[in-house]
Amino acid sequence: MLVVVGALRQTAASSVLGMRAAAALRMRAYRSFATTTVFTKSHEWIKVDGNNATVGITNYAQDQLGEIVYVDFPPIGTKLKGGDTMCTLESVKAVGEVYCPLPKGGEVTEVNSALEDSPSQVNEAAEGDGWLVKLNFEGEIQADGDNFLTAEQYQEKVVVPGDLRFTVYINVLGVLVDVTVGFHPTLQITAVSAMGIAENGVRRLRVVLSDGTHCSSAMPFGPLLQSNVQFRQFALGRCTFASANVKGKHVVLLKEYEEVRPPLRDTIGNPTLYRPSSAVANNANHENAPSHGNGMGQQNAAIHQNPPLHQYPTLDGPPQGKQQAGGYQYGGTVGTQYQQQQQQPHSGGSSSGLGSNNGSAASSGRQLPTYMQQQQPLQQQQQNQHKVAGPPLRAHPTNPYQQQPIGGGMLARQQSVTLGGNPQGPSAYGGSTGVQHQQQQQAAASRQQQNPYGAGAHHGGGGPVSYRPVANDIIPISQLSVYSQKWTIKGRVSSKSDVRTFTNSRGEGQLFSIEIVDDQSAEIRATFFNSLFPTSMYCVYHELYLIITANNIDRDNKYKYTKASKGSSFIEQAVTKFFPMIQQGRVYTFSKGQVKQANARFNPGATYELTFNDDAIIEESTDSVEIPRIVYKISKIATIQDRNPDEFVDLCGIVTHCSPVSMVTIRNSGNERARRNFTIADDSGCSIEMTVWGDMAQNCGVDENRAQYHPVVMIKNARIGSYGGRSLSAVGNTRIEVDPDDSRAFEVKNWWMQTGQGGAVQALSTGGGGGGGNAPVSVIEVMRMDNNLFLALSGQSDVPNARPVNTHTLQRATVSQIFKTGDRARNISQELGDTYADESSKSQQGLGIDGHQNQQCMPRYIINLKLADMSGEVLVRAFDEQAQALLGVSAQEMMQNMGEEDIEQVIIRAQFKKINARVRSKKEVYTDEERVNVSLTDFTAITDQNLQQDAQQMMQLINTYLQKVDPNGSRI
DNA sequence: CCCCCCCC
Repeated sequence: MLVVVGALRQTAASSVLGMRAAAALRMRAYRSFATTTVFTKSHEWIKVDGNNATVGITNYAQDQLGEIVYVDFPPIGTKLKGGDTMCTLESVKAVGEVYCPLPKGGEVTEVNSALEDSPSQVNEAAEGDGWLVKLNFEGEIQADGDNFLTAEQYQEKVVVPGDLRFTVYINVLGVLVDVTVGFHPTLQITAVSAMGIAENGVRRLRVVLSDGTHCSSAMPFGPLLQSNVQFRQFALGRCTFASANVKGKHVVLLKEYEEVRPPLRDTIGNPTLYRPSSAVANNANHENAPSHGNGMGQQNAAIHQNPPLHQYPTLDGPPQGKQQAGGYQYGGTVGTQYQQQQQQPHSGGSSSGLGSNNGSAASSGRQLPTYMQQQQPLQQQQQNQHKVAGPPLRAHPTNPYQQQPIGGGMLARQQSVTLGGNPQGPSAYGGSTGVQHQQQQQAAASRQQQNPYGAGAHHGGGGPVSYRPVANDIIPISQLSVYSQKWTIKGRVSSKSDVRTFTNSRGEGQLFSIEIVDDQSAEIRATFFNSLFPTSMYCVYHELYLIITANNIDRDNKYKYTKASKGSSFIEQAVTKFFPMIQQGRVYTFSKGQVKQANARFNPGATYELTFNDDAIIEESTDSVEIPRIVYKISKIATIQDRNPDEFVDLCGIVTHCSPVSMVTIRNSGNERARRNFTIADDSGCSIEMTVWGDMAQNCGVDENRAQYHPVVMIKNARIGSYGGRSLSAVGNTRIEVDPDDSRAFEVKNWWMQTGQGGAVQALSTGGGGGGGNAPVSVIEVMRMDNNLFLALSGQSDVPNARPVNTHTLQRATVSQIFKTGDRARNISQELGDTYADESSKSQQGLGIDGHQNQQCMPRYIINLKLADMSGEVLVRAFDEQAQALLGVSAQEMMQNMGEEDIEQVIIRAQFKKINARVRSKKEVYTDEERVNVSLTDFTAITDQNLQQDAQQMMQLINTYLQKVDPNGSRI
């Protein structure tokens, strides 16, 4: 082979497209070659002229390698043996070694030194001027259909369109088999499932194929989907495969199927599921030794380094000299071999039973062949299973069949495996067999209760893994790990996100996620995916169709198939299937999901998370189990200021303020989103802003009316943001319960009634960027001095794009004036929608690019007011939320329902209020002049009720001050 | 396989 195989892998789309071009080039190139040019399966071409050979790589190979940037040749005169490295090609993607394709080797007589200056010549003319090496050799080279192929053979047999260097994971031979080589095993269909009808009206199927040791599911496609093709369970058939790299996973496609034996009574052997996921992981690392003992048990043990191509089994049979006496041919002859085994005399019993020639039902009292009757303890059986899956060339100390190397075919290892559980129940086999079955089933009962296929499936890998049934054992969520092969959990869906659409390089998809909580209050997140338009797959199927119709290409059909594949069963449909069914708050059993390491960035605090495909089994559970509705890990609000942004937090607090829903235009997307802000305080004496978006803003149970009664909210999975110190926002998995029946809620409510209402709550959200959570407490004059300093220094900030803001807390300031129209500033102005950003303001007013007029605009306040304290006064701007809190009337109400006089009254009432105010000073440039604008971001009114607390707080501040200036002085 | 979570 030419290069590191793994490095040759490309995305399906790029290689397929590249191959089309390569095929076109190749067709041109072939005509220019004399008939003495031959090709190899490893993608070299050899132009033979007497005893001189010019060797290069094929267009296909250069396409796979990518742009070649460096070529390294051997010295002239180097004598190469067959398979020696002949030269090295370094591409932008991989370093590839070209091996000497002449089996008997040769001597380097010339190298293409022009490539040293322009290595990309290999890409441009791989089969011409991009030749690599000339060799002198002995003997004769001619196309033999095996080592050397004609151009046509090469094109047909090796460089099939759609050759993605894929690998079929039917582990017939204990190795990964490359389907670029002829590969037509006879396998048993152990299960067939119809998956409905695709968009194009063609049926969708999944079959499970077994070689007696391993099984794997495969998707029939193309002509096999026609309704006259039958896949009968337990039948044996000759199969050919294709495989596609779909979304990074290998999908085994069944290309051809010819039944060679009618259905048997049962699954032969006790096949274990061959997991593509682990195989892919290993396969991606081709050059490494196979990994053993990593906890995956048998499955990895069966994975081996891909041997070089010439070692691959082919249709022509196993490698010479490897076949066992009494063995069988590879492919097509399994039935015969099967009979041979049956006809062998067996000690201790007659030889008949399963899989007899006519496939008729076993009669009562019939005994199994000895090899199926071995009364091994379960553990021993499993040990044998492990040995079975060992490296193919390793001799088995006791079992002659184990000496069979890769040439061994189906059923080779029956002697070391036992018959799997019987779907019809033990009695179908009668007699002693039934006893054996019962024993097995009892032995396995604690691990698996109703699995009709695998007798010994168990969690944690190693033993036989059944491919269809669900494990009935329910394990705690806490026991799940990435090694869990087969599990069922039971839990309540404590939250369920909306469906979200995403786009990535592979196409567009949808997802939703849920949180599952079990009866031990353990939680895990699970995600479901739909893939909508996986463009790479689209192309793959297109090309695969070409393979199977290689002799009968019909452009229209080809095109149709390509289009139809969009709706085919290869596309994940877990969202479509499960989103409507799964309801928040209900209890389900979940199985056949994948456990993955949680991504700490997005799922902080979690160890694992789950992914469910559309073959997941999820059933609603109605038995009454005590499972909490939502598990809260409540943090006090005060602790949030020390937490990092993007983390999630659960909290329980009082809603102190709540804004109405407003529409916000999202700057990046241009989409409109509803938004609601409210402030939550708890008994840590702190408050924080919470933002809720979209539908949740309407439906979260918190609104401006209810907020007047200061409800308690328990919030799960609030996301911590850094706006204005610390803030919170609701995301997909955030849950909000209002006034829940929970002791923690009552505690917080108590605190609020006793002390919290008093107003001594410290806001973690300052509404400004620069001040953080601990804005200095100032009087107005000090703030003005500070702002002057700030004005002078802020321009020198080294931080790019730092927002020049400065926040202060003003104690006991008086609202001394609220400006009216005609005064020196704008009055209560109604603005349309969300008008903070100029761009969104325009679009809100119908000036956006889409030109459509917004139906509804939310009036918002922007008012100017003066704050005064004993040191001075300052002009402050208050935006909608604060303005409404100050005036007690919403802008909308004022605009729609109030006359001049009423408005006057509102203003009079608001004036001369005493407040503790948080203000944000912002540097702005106004007609070439820098100035500081101050806005009111939060305030607490000082009322008669909280005057006492206010006074105490003030005394504290004074004492703190006195302590500083005179540690031994007296206190108030 | 997502991982965006928005605004002042």
